Amino acid sequence: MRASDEADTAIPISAVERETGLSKDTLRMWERRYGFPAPGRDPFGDRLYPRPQVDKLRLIRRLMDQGFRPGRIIGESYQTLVALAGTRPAQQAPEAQEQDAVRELLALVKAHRVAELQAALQQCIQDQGLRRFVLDLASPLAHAVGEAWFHGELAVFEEHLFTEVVQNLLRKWIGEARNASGQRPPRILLTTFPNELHALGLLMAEALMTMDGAECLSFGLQLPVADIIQAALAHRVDVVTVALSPAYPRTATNEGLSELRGALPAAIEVWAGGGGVMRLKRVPEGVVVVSALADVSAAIRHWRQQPGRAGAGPA
Amino acid sequence: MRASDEADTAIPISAVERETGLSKDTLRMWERRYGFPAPGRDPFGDRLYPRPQVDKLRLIRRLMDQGFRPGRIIGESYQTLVALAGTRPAQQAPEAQEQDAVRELLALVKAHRVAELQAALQQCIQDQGLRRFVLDLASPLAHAVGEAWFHGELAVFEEHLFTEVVQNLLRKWIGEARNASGQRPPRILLTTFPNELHALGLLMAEALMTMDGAECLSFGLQLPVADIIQAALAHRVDVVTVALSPAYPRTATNEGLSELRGALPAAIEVWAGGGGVMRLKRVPEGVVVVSALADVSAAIRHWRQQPGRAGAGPA
DNA sequence: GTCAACGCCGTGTCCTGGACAAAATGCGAG
DNA sequence: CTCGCATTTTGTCCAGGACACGGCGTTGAC
Repeated sequence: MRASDEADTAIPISAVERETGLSKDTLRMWERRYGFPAPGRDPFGDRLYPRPQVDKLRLIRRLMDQGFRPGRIIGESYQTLVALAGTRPAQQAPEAQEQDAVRELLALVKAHRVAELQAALQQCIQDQGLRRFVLDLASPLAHAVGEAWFHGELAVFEEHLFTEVVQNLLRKWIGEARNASGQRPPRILLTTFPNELHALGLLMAEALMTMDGAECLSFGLQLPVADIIQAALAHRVDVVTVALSPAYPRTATNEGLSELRGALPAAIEVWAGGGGVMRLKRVPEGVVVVSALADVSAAIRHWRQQPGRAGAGPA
Repeated sequence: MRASDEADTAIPISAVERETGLSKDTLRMWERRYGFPAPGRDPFGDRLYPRPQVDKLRLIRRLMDQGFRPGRIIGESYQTLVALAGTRPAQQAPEAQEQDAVRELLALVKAHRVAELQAALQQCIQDQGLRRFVLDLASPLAHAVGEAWFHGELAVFEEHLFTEVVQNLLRKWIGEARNASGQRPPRILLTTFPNELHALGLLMAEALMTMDGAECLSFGLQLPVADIIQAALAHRVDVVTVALSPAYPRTATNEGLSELRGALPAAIEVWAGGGGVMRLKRVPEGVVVVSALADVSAAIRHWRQQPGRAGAGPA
């Protein structure tokens, strides 16, 4: 069964492209330049990648999202790379109290206790309200899940399921909050750029904005810049908010924000939030950075305090 | 401004790949073989596709989904192709009644009347119940929106907003239905393959399954095959359901389904649904095709009638 | 006459190897 | 220490060739 063993773990280039997110061109280029990956060949000369190489490729891909460059790390052993992934930025010292709750919930995610996870989160919302839930629990938990996934402690499917559960809760309670509170300006458009898939950040922002009485219009994920502009004009919004995850390429971020700012009338503000903006050295002129979810309220308050804007009445 | 006009409508090959779903290789091959598309070149020799050619490519892609072969239609004029696309398979003669409702709602989408659209849909769910809402209204409406977008009558952002509104409603009412009805087997895993983004189909299936008392575990979009397998085993599901949109590449569909079926134990059924499966001439052995949303109930009933399966008790 | 097997054609993906733009980095000057 | 410029790094694009795979029509056998 030796041969079948090899066949089982032999992966064609198209599948590797799907699994790693690295284009066929890039895979072939790395092979040419760095000598890795070094796939075998099937009888027709097509590349066949062994499973371990694909694993290493995936790891490299992850490290690149953290800022490493391929040429620097591609020669290192798998072990070294894993160790490299383990060194955390260690920028925040979270408070012990909430950290406990987060750890507990993270354990539920790992143990596949979906129903319990859902119930616990639901309970939290009812106890603390949507705002505190998002700020104190959902946001740190989402970070923790991301970290755990990155360190291989959490499978992809567990992260997907977590996202789905939180998404359901957030959408439900945003609906409630919208009905409960009187909507008033600003009217805010929310979305992300194409290829930007982090749904939770967007929903959490929407939740907080809705709690502050703003009128949110979420267009979901991946709205091309040209369409954001059309939508902002058609729906006469006051603010366009774009959520950016850390993994989103910096150049695309800057390009998109510049284009947005340039094409929209000055009366419409452009807000950028999420982990992706903190990495930027400079944001385009006239774009407001909302660096953390906790700053959303302040941003809205600030908008309302600008002269010529009725805080309560309709436009 | 002539030059800038050209620059505005000049589209690089990577963007065309994204917009049409045709791979770069295929685009270059068609150019070599059929003489179409015939893109211009930028100063560096890179292809620049004029907007009209991209529109025609998208149309061709769409016609291929209906069964046409590229070599046969690629030489026809844009007009001819539009006419060809206009002739619908005419397999269903929709009832005038519901067709009216759909048209009315479509008008709301086009007019940006979000609040009214939301209210109208909400009303429908409450009047007719979730099942009828999905089958009679949401599904045809989603198709109508897709059609309208395809024919350029609807902007991308309008489609996004529509998706978001329906998604909110469906998630909310799925939650209600889950709480209301006693959950019993089968336990069903739902997801889509990577790069498959049609969220509504998945949610509509989940809604119907939940209404039938099944226990749904949705993992959201884009779960890689390897992770689907892990998830199915970890959560001990009875059925794995994969939603496939018509735009999803055929080869990838077949590959993914085969891999799933092969890796999962025989006791776990694999169901494939959505517009993507109807285009397939043959599905891999052992995969159950649920060709339309209306067939979901029958599929579940059939599963429960198999010998050795307690319809009510826990496994 | 019916059905199966075979072979052709249309089609998409993969290959090699070369070129170059754009981003990231590092160096030096102010 | 900061800014600007040169250099390296990196990914995408190009051309043209090859070939596997699936559908369809034709042929041959029963």
